[in-house]
Amino acid sequence: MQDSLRRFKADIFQALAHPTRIAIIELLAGGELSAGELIEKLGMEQANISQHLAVLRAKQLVVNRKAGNQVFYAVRDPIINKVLALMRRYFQKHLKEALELLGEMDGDPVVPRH
Amino acid sequence: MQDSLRRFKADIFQALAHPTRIAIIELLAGGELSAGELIEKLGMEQANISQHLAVLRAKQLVVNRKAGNQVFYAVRDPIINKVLALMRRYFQKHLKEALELLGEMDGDPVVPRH
DNA sequence: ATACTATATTCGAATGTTGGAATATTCAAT
DNA sequence: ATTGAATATTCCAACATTCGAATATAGTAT
Repeated sequence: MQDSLRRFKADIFQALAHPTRIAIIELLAGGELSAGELIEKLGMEQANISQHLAVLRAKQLVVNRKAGNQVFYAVRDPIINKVLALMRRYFQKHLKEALELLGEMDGDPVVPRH
Repeated sequence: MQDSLRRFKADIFQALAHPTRIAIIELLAGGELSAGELIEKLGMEQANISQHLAVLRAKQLVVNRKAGNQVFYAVRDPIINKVLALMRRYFQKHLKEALELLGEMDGDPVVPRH
């Protein structure tokens, strides 16, 4: 149980572990949006967004509602928004290190080393 | 900026997206532990834990302190513990669905479909 | 029935992650 | 200097994730 709880949490984090999916969740924090609206606001390929939505659906982070032609998505539980809000605080707190970290990840340091 | 913030968050979630790394963070919530103690408590391969610690270090989720022979690890910022605590609440709230979800992921549904 | 719009799925190549085995490093003790 | 204990790193095969391209499905309107 201890272990399957951890697998569960890991799966949720996995679902959140992509910038596009984070963007989707953050957009949905403002309320329900259709897939089309998400695609438009994100300015990315339709298929790509749809794939990311499928991941979020599979892990039940979002719920969806069909309305005629369209599918409206919403975050299933506001706890997830709280998690992202905490991450925002974390980021602000460690802004400097975070920037360096991002730079290094690109192999392109923000601040040259000594 | 908007986007690199999201990449940053995604990277943190990625670092958390493994049961073993979650277990490590949760063990460290009780305070500093040496790598050896972590290995013992987790009952896994030394190399494996060390690799997971390397991931957590790279994303700066943990800090480490050398003391002679040993290396002591600690969670860098309690915000991360709060994130995991929220996940615990989320899990409890959605326990039933979560179990089914875990089951399906194994290809082994908890409740057979009619 | 046909055509159109919105969304989802499948496929494949590129890329990333994982764990074990083997090896390397670092410090302490003799 | 050598040995031993604690930890880290490298290499590699298996597996998972990502994206775009193409295709499929579902609903609406004609």
